[in-house]
Amino acid sequence: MNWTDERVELLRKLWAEGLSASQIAAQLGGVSRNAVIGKVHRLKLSGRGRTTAAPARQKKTSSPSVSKPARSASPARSAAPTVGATALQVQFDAEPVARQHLRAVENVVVPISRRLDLTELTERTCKWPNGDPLSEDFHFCGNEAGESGPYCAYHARLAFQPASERRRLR
DNA sequence: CCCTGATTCGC
DNA sequence: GCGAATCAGG
Repeated sequence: MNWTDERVELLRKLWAEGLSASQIAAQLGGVSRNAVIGKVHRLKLSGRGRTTAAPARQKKTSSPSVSKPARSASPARSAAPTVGATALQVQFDAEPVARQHLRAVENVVVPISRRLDLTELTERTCKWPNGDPLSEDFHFCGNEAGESGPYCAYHARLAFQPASERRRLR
């Protein structure tokens, strides 16, 4: 797969919306979550709302002689205390609570589905129903489903492991 | 064990 | 530039 303009744009959007790398990968289709993460880094938009910090990596040494981390002494942390005023301003507040009209019960986030009609589904398309079945808007997700199930990775998680998501989602 | 993102490095 | 392998954490 090639990172076209549209795909990059979609990546940025979904990432900004707080979707996880694997979820984004599932919607893009044809890429792994690592690919997404790697691309995110290259785009320099890694620091999002809340995730694991960046403790600095150091591994994968091809040289057979070098393999002694030895981080017992003081690493590189004796810098000036003038750091840290960056991550405080979060644009995190997209929860007006007022869910006014009928929002789908479990639609926390509706990924861009391909709006497939029932007749357009194949064995490899996600069969997650979207919208009101009685409405004309009803359609299926249609993203890459793979062999592990009838859904794409994203919907599979929603269906089978909702607790995992709620965990951090507070 | 499941997941998450972060980093490195060979390609 | 890309992404698999790996790491580190929840």
